Amino acid sequence: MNDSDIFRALADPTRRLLMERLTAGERNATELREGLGVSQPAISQHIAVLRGAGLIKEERAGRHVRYRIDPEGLRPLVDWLTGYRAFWPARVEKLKTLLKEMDQ
Amino acid sequence: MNDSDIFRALADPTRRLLMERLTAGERNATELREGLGVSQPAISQHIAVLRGAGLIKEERAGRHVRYRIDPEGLRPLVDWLTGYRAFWPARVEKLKTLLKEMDQ
DNA sequence: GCAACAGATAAGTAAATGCTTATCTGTCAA
DNA sequence: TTGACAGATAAGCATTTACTTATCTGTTGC
Repeated sequence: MNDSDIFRALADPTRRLLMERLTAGERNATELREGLGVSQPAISQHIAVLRGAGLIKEERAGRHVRYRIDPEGLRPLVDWLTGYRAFWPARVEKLKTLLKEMDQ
Repeated sequence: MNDSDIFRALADPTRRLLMERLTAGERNATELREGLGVSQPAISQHIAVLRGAGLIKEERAGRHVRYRIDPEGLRPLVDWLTGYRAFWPARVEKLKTLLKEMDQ
C-alpha cells in the first residue's frame, strides 16, 4: 500500500475514530457509526478510504459486513518511522515497554 | 500538536520527501528544494505545514533559516501506534532491532 | 414474495489543498 | 547605499475532500 494513502486515510479524525473502535474487535458499519453524527453514506465512504489504504479488512456475511484492522496495514507506518529512529525522544518508554510485551 | 495535523502534514509526498532530507541533517529551504521541480513559494508553504504540525524546527541566522526535525514532533505518531500494538505483524523484526540500537 | 434492512454509489456542494505567479520583507556583500 | 539573495505571503486556479440527500443493490425475516 502507498504511504500517501495511509497518512491521508489517517489524517481525518472520523477515520481515526473508526480505527480506534476497531481496536476493540471487529465491527459492522452500523456499529462503527454509532454516536458519530454523520450520515451512513459518509461512514461507507470513510470505510472505503481505510480499505483502499489497506488498513482494514472486510468479511461479508449476507447483508452484513464485518470490518477489522489489517495488521499488515500498519507496516508501512512502522517502516516509515524506523527512518526517524535517530530522532526519537530521548526517553521512549512506550516503545521499550511495547517491545517487551511482544516478546512475551 | 494535533494528530490530524501530523497525519495531514505527512500525507503529501513532497512533505515526506522534505522530512526524509532532514534526516540527513539540518537544511535550509534552498537545499530542501533541490531537484524537486516545484516553485520556491511551494516549498515555503510545505515547510510551514510541517512546522505547524510540530514536525520540524527552524533556526534563523540573518537571511538564512536552517530547518531540522523536531524529535518531539513524532511522539504523537508513536503514541498513536502504541494503540495498535496488538495488531502489529507477528514478525516485527525492525522494531526489535530498533530498540536494541537505542539501548546501546 | 416482499418490505425491511445493511450497505454502496451517484451527484451535488462548500471547503480545503497544492500548486502557480507576483510581490513583499529582511539581510547582506559589494 | 543598493541590488542581490533567501524566504514568506497574497491571490488565484484546478483539483481533491468530506459531507449531504437520493437512490440503488443484495440479503433476509416475516
